[in-house]
Amino acid sequence: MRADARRNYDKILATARIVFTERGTDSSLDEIAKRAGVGPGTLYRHFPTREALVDALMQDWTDRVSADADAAIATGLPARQMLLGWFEHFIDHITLHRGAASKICAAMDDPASPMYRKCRVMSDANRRVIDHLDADGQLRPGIDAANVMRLVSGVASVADTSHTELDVRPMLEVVVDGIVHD
Amino acid sequence: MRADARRNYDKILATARIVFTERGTDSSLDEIAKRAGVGPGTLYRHFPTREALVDALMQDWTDRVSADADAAIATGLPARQMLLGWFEHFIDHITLHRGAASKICAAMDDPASPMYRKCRVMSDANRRVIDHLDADGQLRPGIDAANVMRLVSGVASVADTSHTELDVRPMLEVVVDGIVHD
DNA sequence: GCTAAAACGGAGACAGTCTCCGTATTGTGG
DNA sequence: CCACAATACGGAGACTGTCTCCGTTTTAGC
Repeated sequence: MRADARRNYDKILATARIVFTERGTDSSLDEIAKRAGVGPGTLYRHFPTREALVDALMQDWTDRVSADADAAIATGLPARQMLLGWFEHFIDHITLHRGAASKICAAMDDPASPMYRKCRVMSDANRRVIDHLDADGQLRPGIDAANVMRLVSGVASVADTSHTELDVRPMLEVVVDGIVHD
Repeated sequence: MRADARRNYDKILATARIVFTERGTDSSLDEIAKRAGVGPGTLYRHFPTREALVDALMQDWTDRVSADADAAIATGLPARQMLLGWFEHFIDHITLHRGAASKICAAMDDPASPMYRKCRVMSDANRRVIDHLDADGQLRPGIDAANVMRLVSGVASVADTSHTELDVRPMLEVVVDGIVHD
């Protein structure tokens, strides 16, 4: 990659991080280009779609989410607390930029999406937590990690979409009660 | 309301129902106007926002959803089956037009939305089911009907957003297990 | 029929997406 | 160190969708 290309790539990414945080992941891409001091053509060459841009920004998250999952397992807490903590961390991360949660929901089951691979990393992180507890006999029989991921992403999406500041805790408690063994 | 106004109003609504079913609730409004044989101005005079149009189409649903809730209660089935049946019916209705579910999620906690009143009707329907079972002692203590509604709408939204045909049943089972008494 | 009120519709302003291609920048072999 | 491919830039502009304004048409009551 040429030096100027790398420079612009980084500049666009840094600007996108700011704008997406300020105004959500549906902000105008041309405006991001303008604020980054590049032409729209340059932005679209580096990131052909909005999803590709969101995907590039997600890199940090997937690392942190993955680490969070392992940290949750390491606590050795009972299933209820472990899951609640893990889910809350997960939701905190994916709702960092408004609109991201629902994009992740959509990408999760769409291998054609540029974000699919990142979603898999997060799904795998979740699977580790679920498998760990399942092996321990702490979960109801027949719990499918993929469905748990979808459910929790759904909660994130609802919280993110809602115009009021919504507390996700009560919803997560229902989900957790539906997962853990009686 | 003048005769021509009524005529156009109905024509727009009928067309929107077709187009929203074919291509989802994010279809071009100008195209709906064109296919209805009216000018864009006419469409926007009757329905100032896309939400207002979706709202008008939802009228049927709210009635049916309300009836479904009462029908579910009337079955007298145990909580698990009653809730599963009710939730599935509810989701079937609100995912009739692609994109509607997430709009409903957003409107549910936004009194400023034109759809807010319709959402309330559906929330009330859900509350009847929940209250009925709760009075019967079949639910865990502290279950909040509003959160149940958000959770189930979230499941609907996930299913609707997903690019694959997603079976909502397993997710609903988790939710139901989280609601009903051990 | 006449008239005022109500409603129509489409031209066009505006905003966002995305592309094409002439111009500029880079780095490499001589 | 410089010439020249290869690579990347950027902005004009095509395109699509939203939404408004206002001259024209339709309606309903007298």
